[in-house]
Amino acid sequence: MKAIVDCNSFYCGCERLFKPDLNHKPVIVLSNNDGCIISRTDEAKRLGVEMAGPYFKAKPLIEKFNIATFSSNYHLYGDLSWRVMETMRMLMGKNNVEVYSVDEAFVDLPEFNTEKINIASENLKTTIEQWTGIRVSIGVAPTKVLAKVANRLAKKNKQATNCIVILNTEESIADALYNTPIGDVWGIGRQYAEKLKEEFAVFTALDLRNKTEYWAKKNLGGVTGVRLIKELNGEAVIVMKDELTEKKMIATTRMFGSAVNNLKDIQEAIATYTSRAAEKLRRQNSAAGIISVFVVQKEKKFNETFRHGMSRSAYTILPIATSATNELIKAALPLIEKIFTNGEFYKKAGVMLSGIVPDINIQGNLFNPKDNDYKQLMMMVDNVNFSMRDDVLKFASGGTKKNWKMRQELRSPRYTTRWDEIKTVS
DNA sequence: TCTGGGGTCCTAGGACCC
DNA sequence: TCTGGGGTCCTAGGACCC
Repeated sequence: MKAIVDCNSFYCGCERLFKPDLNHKPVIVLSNNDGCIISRTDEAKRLGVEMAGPYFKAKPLIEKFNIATFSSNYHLYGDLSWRVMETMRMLMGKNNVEVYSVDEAFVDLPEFNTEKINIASENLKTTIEQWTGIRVSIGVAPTKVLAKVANRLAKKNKQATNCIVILNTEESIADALYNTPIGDVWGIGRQYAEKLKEEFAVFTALDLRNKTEYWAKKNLGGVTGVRLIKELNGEAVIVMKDELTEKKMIATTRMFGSAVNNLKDIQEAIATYTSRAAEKLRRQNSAAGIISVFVVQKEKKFNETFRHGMSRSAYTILPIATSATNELIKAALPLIEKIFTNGEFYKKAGVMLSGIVPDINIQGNLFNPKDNDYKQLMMMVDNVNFSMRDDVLKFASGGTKKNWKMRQELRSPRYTTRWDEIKTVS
């Protein structure tokens, strides 16, 4: 059996942890740059706050009902996420937990009987809540897709289910599928949902389950669709992934706080993003063979309508795959000059690393002391920055003024990762 | 007269996820 | 004034090979 453990309104839950007066009150968390709403509590949902809706549009509602609003605080969420995952690994065994996202993990459960599954799920839920203060919902079923279905129902009916739904009989599965609209199935996005309803009269997960694999191959994205049908029918084909699989692409991209029109600011931003991307690269002991950068122009008003900002990109194939921040920055900066146009305003930029290979020189190269030096330097930079949970050491090309930095006006303190922001009780 | 069959690798782009 | 960031997987089609 597979379980999916999902934190309830995770980012909001993290904020509430340090502001218990917000319990049972509506709370929302905004995306980077305070652009849109990426987490909301049930109370906020009931007031009509749209998920992923733009902040400025929801502002009247937020003010009217005095909804507590936070900019995202990834230091805090990252740390609490780690605690939740670590708790699961301790209880269920390291190799049975697959972290799927910052607030979700799949857990491989042995073939227990119903009673044992119940006990295990209960125990998992209460322990996570006791140890970390974060509330979770758990869905259990024979496959990942069905576990997702169960989890959705658990979250929808928190009171009745106590946030745990177990689907392990034919009837319970069929019933759950019948109560799941097609657009809420894991793997069915907006496009497919439309198509399924209009062309094939498929309205629920149950309707979809009754389709053939041949049909899915033709109409639902080929092998992806076939997998989905199998999973809905209880055949586990989406396997648990090894925790250690490396990323094949690493990106760091950001909107600017306000539009930027000078080359130097963009280069500073790109240098900073490159540092961040290089850290991610080193964390998985990889090196990148290709670096690409892109910029997006600010949209322009054009006869009363807004025209989408143009996007331009450029890439370089590096002579040798590397994970050294300085080498990557050196490759990235000229690319920006290539795509930058004087006089234009830009709202976003980013760096992408690909052609990712294992960094075979990770131990340092005995015969090339220069290479060794940089590795030790990078390791030191990473260690210092990680232990301080902040960029204490950085490259000068990243700049110090940061005219382009994103807006984060409502961020809470980094309670758990910074001594000077720790919560005080008086 | 008349132009196979099988394969690889790469890129762009679409669809999805949280 | 004003809509995030970071990924994954898959397919189609072109270039190229024997």
